[in-house]
Amino acid sequence: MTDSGDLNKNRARVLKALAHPTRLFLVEKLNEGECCVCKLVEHINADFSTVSRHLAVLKNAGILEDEKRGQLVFYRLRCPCVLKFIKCIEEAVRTLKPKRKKQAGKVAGEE
Amino acid sequence: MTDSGDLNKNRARVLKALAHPTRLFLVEKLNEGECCVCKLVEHINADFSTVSRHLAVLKNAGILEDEKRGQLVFYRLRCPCVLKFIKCIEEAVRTLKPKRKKQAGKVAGEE
DNA sequence: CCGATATTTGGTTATTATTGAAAATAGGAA
DNA sequence: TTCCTATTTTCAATAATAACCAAATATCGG
Repeated sequence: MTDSGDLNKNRARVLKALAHPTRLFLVEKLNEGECCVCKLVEHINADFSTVSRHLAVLKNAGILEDEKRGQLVFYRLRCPCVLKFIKCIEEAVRTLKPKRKKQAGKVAGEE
Repeated sequence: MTDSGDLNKNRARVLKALAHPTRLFLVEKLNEGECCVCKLVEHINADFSTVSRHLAVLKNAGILEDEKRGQLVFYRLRCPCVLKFIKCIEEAVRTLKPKRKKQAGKVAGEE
């Protein structure tokens, strides 16, 4: 990359944070409004700690922010643009029906 | 995830394919028009094989398609929506300035 | 202070990603 | 055919992710 290196690094950072089914689910859920971790966990078939870590990833990417009130920690989207962003993904996914010979799911180094 | 599991898996698949600086660079470049691998390699500080693999990842995700003409292989975007998609990322990145690890306190209007 | 609840963190393990070098493949040229 | 040239694939090593469980932390209520 001769130019726009940092730019793409930043882009990639945000994309990477979102590139997980559970994290997308969390973002979707939080788009409805802030929510505490225990409530989120109810909807996800995974360990409490796992959910907590996913939330941390999104927070570190700048997508979420958290606030502790009492014993609960509430997470919320830091900006509504993320939703628009997801909509874009949606369109892309719809349009990019991979014409696959075998599989289109692997990202690298497949068998 | 009780619902929308597959949907988010598909979303995540596309996001994951894009979540790499080099691959974003390739998508950007190809938005200007189709290009053969050797030309792309010139702009990227990486091994030929590395670039080829990144292109394969994007192709498997349905984002690119390729066509061999002579000894050259040309890659191109499969749909223009990807560019719009990148624009969305751009907006998100601009808005979501990631917080630092340590955030002593919130200063109003901190930018 | 003590116990209960909510959340994060550390340890461990398994899986997946990334890369350069080298080997394999494919098509054009000599 | 044999040699190039462009590209892909394999190999081997390393790094990064993701998941679970258990332990640590923090806060509330008594």
